[in-house]
Amino acid sequence: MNAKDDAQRRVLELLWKDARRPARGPRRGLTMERIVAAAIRIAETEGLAALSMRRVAVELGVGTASLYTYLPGKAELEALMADSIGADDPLPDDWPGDWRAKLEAWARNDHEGYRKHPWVLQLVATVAAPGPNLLRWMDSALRVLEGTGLTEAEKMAVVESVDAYVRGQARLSLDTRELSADEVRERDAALGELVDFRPYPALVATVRAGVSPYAGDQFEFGLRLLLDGVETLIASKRASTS
Amino acid sequence: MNAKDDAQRRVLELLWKDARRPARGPRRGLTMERIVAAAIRIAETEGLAALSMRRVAVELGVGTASLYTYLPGKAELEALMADSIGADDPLPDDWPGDWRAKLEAWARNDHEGYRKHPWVLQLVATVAAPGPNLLRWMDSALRVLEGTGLTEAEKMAVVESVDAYVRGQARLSLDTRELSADEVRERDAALGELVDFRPYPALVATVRAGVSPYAGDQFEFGLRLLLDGVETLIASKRASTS
DNA sequence: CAAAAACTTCGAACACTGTTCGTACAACTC
DNA sequence: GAGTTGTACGAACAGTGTTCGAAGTTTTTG
Repeated sequence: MNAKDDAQRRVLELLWKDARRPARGPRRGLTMERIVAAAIRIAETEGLAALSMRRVAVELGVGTASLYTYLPGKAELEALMADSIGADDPLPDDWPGDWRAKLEAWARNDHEGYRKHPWVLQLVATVAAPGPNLLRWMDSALRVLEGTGLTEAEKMAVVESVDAYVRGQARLSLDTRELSADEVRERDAALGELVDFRPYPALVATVRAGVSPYAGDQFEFGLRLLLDGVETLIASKRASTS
Repeated sequence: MNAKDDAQRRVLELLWKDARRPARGPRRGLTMERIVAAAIRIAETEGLAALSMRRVAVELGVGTASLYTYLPGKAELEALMADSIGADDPLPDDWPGDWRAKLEAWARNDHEGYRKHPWVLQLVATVAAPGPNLLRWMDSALRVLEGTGLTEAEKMAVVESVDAYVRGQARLSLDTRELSADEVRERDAALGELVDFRPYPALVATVRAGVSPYAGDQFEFGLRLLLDGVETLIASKRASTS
């Protein structure tokens, strides 16, 4: 599949090479940065569904077709958007404290980031074509675990597991968060009318105890569980080598 | 927002009420089940991007507009698709063994399910409007943790955390899994040409050790960490009450 | 038994989408 | 100044979800 290879390569070049101005031809009116910034602004304020090439062009005051002289297509724009978020956030290893404090801090920070910028979770691909920010982040995240006695493979596994957990929680709570409190009430009222709950006694017992499913307030709890697991692993490693 | 409330209600009615044939009018040529099955078949074989109302109509041999007499729109179709997957899978509490064996089994089963049916992860909403299958699943998952001494809130938190982790891992590995081995090689070759890796020493060290980032092979590792955390919690609960 | 009511079907159209093509224009090199 | 190379972008194409209205089908009513 040569076409796909080429597309792959083009994205990477866009992510890593900064465009040098060619010898001939008129001056370019736009920059990559401005295009990506405009696209993010739209996704942020109007949602990812409202992001279209035409809309971006309007935002920048240019014709739609002009964008295609900067970018091969919308997929590439999204790849650039994905890499550019979190560029201003502190890196994992820059947080204070020991490895656990750092892991906790960046997990919380990322989780908060995904809640504030939910469109990132809706992008189709976010790690397929790694950009500068992803590599910087990954490098820093691995450094957090230096000196813990974990092997390289274990470090990577820990980083990816926490990352997966953070994204997963953010994704789950996104569904519910898009509904207002009133809408949740309305939904539950409708459910009460439509559904016979007798087949779900365990669920009813939990809800009766005041717990609502997928409310998006379970992040800290699961994070502690996961980090407890990491701590156990590190402790056992230390015990066996000393 | 009355419109959104109405939409919400309509989805729930579609999920829970089975359509009764109205008094007058010609017999209906299709059923909800057939429509949803056709849509899933398309998503499965051609990907979610290929799923269009027109494509579904062709698959069923009807006119496109006819679908709208069964469904208000595509969003509702996707909600029905989301709820219908996993209908044939074993329920969490039906797996053999103790709570840990059961948690492990359904986590693995779901993870495998998401890898086989990646389109589920790309649907915009999957838990906002709960259908029969989601509630059955949730009820069974909560039952797994009965007799562990956990509070209702803790049970829900454990279930959601594991669910979040499973989905997060599946989502991360999806990006990489869409690339073939050749494409990954091609990508890494392109990266090697384009990127100066000196700013990322920790990452380089890990990759040199034979570990590749986001390869999608870290699921078991993180699951163990998470369940170790749950086990610690349950043990501490038991110790304090006895 | 015919007429009316209620419902289903679906071709055509509308407003959108991403993307391509061809033309008009601008800035540099020779 | 001529030629080359690249930019800008209006217009068009094929696709999308959805709506409308006319035509057809079944059941109930008068």
